Amino acid sequence: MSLRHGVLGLLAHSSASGYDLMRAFDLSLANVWPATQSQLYGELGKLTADGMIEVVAEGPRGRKEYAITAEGRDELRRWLIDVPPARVRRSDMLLRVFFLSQVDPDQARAYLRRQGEQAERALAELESIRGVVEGGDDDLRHHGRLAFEYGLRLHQAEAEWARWAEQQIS
Amino acid sequence: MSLRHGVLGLLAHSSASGYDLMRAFDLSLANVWPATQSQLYGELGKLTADGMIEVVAEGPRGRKEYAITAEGRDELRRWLIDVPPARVRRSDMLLRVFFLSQVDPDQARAYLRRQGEQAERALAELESIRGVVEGGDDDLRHHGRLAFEYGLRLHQAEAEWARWAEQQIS
DNA sequence: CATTGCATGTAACGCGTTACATGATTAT
DNA sequence: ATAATCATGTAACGCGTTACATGCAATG
Repeated sequence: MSLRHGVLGLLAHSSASGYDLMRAFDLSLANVWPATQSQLYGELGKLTADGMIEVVAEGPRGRKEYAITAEGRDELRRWLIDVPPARVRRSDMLLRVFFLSQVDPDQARAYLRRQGEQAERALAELESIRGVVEGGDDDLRHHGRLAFEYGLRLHQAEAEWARWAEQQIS
Repeated sequence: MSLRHGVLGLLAHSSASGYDLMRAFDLSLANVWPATQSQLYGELGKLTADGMIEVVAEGPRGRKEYAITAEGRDELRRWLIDVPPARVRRSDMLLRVFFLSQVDPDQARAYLRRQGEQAERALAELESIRGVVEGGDDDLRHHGRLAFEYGLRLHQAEAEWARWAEQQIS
């Protein structure tokens, strides 16, 4: 149920339309909690029905601007503080590692090398947008920096692991 | 579509019943690709219909022993080598980080501290089962060690990040 | 006037979770 | 006997993805 809280979190920061939220998800939350347009509009309907958000203005082209309600804020805080994050994360990358004995050692090593390169690419990509993240200092971006740093460290560790793992294969 | 490949991977290692697979998922794949009993039995049906696996023996209590077919092996290898792993991983833990400005700095720091402790607990738990993982040397367990090491490094990095992030808050 | 961008929505399908439902065999 | 374990399945519901469908408004 986290798409709901992603929407509440963004609206707690500032009111927005479905379209605005869509871009916000693509820009800032894409690597953490991706959402499709279709899913968003659906959730906006449910959140409105539940009284967590409300339409505060209508603009051109049928634009509806949503704002978070007091109830919505309560729910957001409850989720932040009382609900423990999920511990398990699925990884089809690691699932493949378990079954690597099903292919030649050469292919297995190639697989791990590719994963290492992939991690380094992700790392480089993050470094390249460091400026954007460190630019503004609204509080969304401020905390975004923490998530950014997480990404850096994670991909770093992943790249090192992949290099190590490649050497472990026969 | 990775549950399918998890099943194929386990059956490539050795034939088993749905019940056996269930335990294998809980024991070795729980942290990488969890599956429920219900999902498993459903997938076994689909895999059989698709000719990827077949019933090779029937035992007491309606037990059906499944084995992977040649087609199944082909599909498993194709998935291992040709299908690139998903790049995005959802994390409601990080999603919360984005919205931490919605609670008091004290609560925000407490959140990060809890996540750090959680990572350390996970780390300790992994260390405690090191013996089990390093024990046998069938190839499933051999490659399991690689995934195990990944977990160690990941949780290590996560714990360090959480300590760092906690200090970043005002 | 034509293109791009803004803007909202619906439908179909598959995967994952929870709960329900049943029954045979083995061990104590 | 009775409890634990082995063993298989179904049903309901929600979330996520892809594709479809439509139309207004601003920019050049």
